[in-house]
Amino acid sequence: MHSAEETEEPGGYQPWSEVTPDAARRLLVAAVDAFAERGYHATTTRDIASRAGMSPAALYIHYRTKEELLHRISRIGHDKALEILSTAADGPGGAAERLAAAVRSFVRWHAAHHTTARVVQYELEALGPEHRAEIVALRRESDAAVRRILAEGVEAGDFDVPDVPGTTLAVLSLCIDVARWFNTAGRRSPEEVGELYADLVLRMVGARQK
Amino acid sequence: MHSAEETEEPGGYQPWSEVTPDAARRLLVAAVDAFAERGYHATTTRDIASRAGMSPAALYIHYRTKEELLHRISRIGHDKALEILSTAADGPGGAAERLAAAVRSFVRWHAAHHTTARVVQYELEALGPEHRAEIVALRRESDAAVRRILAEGVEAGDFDVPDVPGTTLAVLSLCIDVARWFNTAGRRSPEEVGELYADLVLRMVGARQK
DNA sequence: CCGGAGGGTGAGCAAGCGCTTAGGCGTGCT
DNA sequence: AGCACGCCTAAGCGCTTGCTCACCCTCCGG
Repeated sequence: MHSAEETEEPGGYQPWSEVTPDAARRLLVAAVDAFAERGYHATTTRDIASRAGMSPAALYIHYRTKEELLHRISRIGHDKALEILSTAADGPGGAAERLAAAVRSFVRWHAAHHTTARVVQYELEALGPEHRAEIVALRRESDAAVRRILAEGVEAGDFDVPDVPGTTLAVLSLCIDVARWFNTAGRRSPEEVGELYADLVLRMVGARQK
Repeated sequence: MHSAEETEEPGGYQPWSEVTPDAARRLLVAAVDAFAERGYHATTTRDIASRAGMSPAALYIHYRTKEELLHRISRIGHDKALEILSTAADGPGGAAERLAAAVRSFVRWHAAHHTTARVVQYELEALGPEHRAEIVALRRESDAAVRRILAEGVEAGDFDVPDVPGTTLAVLSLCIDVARWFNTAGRRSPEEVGELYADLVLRMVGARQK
């Protein structure tokens, strides 16, 4: 089984561990929940603070603005997403295995942490110009990681992909959009969705059957 | 060539023609632009009115609330999307041809009208409960249309799809997400993206090569 | 020539927003 | 003991928000 969720996270595993002090982390987790539920603009600082069990003013001890809170969430989430993708891209095995591993773990993350992922992937436009630019650069790296696997697979003759940049876009788009629909529909586990999507993507790139 | 866009629409073709009177339509078009650019919650009624060249109060002559404006947009957009899908699903030809036609036209619409599509697909949660329920029902019909094509293709032996509901979800997700990234990236035409995606989807369902 | 209806405006209200300020309370170093 | 420091709160400021209200055009049938 894969555990109930009070806010989102299963049992022992603790993300956001890089955020200190404790009160700052509680505020950040509260903000993730609120942003995911209502969207950035519809969320008030009072709502975030009260979810964290604090007064509205407490937020400004740890963060300068509401936007900085979103930026911190977005930054940490994109770092994690990029780490997942490039770990798989630089892993062992042929292009097909690496692509399947990348999609599997990327999708699994988006499904298991769909609350976080929703904020990370769909609230970009609420960031200020400089913060947005920083995040967009990270996303280009994610794109490059996937494109590299596709290009290598094509060169090795493992894949049949007429349009590498376009297919890269489609693969990432497919994975990212999991955050939008997951758990609003059926009762698939993140692992099942990851498995399904890995298979679908291998078909998209025309991977040779082993 | 496919024409510059002042707000969004190419030359002669006029959507929103079902919206009358004229001032109501201008307000609605202004709202689509504003919602797509900044999101529903970040858009003010003053912004919508001034884009339509009117005073803030004019909005309330034609719509009771800001939410009603979003609902009208969402309703018209979903009607159109469903019409596109079910026309293709009920069209002539085998499952593969109908699936390709559905994806091609559905994606083309999302790309060409990505401004509208963005609002229609990504601002659902800003709707009130009853309005949201109405829209969700329409989306289930879209899902059913695609699922029907897949099921028929599998039965006829044209497709190889282990998980029909899951693959249906993935296909729709892939198409819808076009509205998010289109035109923020490269200079592909809606037709090119539609063609690419139709091919990718045929691969996803393991369609027999003709 | 009039009167009323539909479409529009300027001013503004009550509420809620992001954020600040002045101050309090506990804890650990000197 | 004294006190600086980190963390937190109550109160509230200035502004913007969705929306309303009293009033004014312009057109058109009788």
